[in-house]
Amino acid sequence: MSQPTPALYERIYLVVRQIPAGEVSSYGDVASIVGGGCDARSVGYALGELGPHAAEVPWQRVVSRDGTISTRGLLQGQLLVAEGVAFDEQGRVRMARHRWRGPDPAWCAEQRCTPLPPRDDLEQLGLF
DNA sequence: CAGATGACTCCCA
DNA sequence: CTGGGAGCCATCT
Repeated sequence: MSQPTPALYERIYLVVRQIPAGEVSSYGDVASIVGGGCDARSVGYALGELGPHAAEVPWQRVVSRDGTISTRGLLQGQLLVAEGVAFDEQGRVRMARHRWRGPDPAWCAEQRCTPLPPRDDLEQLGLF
């Protein structure tokens, strides 16, 4: 089954677009969902290539695995706060509370992507 | 094909 | 917390 792979980046944007407001995901998680040899770095690069498409893709909901924001402009944090995302004293997103669990299973089957790899360690952390 | 670049992640000191 | 290094991948010259 060879898929045309729409530049792959398009696929990344598609997944990011599924992240609901008030929740966040990490580059690695998005990469795993997209699959097809996608990597956490690729996701970051793809988002960097957004440019004019930034208005259609909630790129601000994608942060590093620790909940830290890599972008220089703190606009990302502002947008997340406006969506109701909570930050801790260190300016990191509370992943244990806002981490996106992945897209809908039906949507996933349609896009031929991975539901989401096993990663409950963050959920078990007593960050509450 | 090789080299350079880039919003990542993990490991060690 | 800070610093450095390695591994991974897509895209452009």
